Amino acid sequence: MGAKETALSESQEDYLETILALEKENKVARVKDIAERLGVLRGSVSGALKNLGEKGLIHYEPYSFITLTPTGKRLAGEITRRHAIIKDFLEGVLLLNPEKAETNACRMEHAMDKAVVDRLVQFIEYIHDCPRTGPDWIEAFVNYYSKEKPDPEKCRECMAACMARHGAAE
Amino acid sequence: MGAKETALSESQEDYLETILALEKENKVARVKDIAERLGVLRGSVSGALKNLGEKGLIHYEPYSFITLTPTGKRLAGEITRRHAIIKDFLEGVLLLNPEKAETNACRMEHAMDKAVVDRLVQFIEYIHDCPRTGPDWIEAFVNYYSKEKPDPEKCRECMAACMARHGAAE
DNA sequence: ATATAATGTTTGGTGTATCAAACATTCACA
DNA sequence: TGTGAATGTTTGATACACCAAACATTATAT
Repeated sequence: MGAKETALSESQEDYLETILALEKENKVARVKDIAERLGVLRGSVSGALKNLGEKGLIHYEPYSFITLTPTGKRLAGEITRRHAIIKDFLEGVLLLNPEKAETNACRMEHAMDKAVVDRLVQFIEYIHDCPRTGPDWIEAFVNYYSKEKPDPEKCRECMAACMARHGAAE
Repeated sequence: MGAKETALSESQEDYLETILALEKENKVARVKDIAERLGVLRGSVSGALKNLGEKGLIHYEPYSFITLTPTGKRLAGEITRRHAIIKDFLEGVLLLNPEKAETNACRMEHAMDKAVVDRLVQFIEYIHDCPRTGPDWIEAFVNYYSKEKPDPEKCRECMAACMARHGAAE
């Protein structure tokens, strides 16, 4: 029935992601809201929706509300997940400000495939779970990137604190 | 003179990057080689080159060799740097295989801005410089992502080894 | 020196994505 | 219930990026 696995364009991924978000907020997505979120005119949305409808990713009847098909919902969910993970990494590990993290995540989500995002998730978990790293190690990254060069004294203190925490019993 | 700072498309960035690589290898870039590297037909290259020429990024005269202008060279260098850094992170930190790292870096380089790439560089340096992490910590990530769940025994050993290395003198 | 191969360009067509603006439909309320 | 406002669609245009294939130029090899 619906067309098969033709890779989506970045634009199409953005539409799906936006429709999913609007569905969650308002049960249903409206052309006007999609247009506003994506910063395009309503006319541009109509064309895109017809396309997604033909691909079997949304239920699209002219002048009616828009909802995702199961396939569309699955794809939209994957994209949304990527976005969230990438933003989490940029903000929570690289310690970039939320705006920078958001705008870059918006673009990066189209460029990273599942294997990479999955590995990134594991990496973030590793940082948090490993006794050698953890939240305080991430916090100490601020000292590293904001100074000209590392402060050996601070490094000793940081190392000692870590050892104290994970010395004998855990 | 040359047109000003109109953001480049992904395609245009790919052309610049490829031209720079070919210049380094062969002194000069030829349409045929650009076409091969980018996987497009020669005809597509001609159009793109005319465009880059009008933007003042390459010296382009029909039927003659192609070289980057200073502006073009600067931009191409920035893109190439991004690519290398991202690939380094994917391969050297996330431990993805070189092919996966390469294909993803190719796409990600167009999506990440300078601030993010710069911070990523600092993060990679942080991992290598911080006594709590370093190469062995990266290697231990393999154990983490390839097992169902962390092995507390291994964690203790790993922590002890780290403490031993960075205990008193450094 | 010239035929032929290799390389580069142009032309016409496709598909995507957008805008502006005319047009159609639906909604809300008076 | 009918009318104006809000919303949605269509049309014609632009721009990008590509292909296929005709065409032009340059290089090479004898």
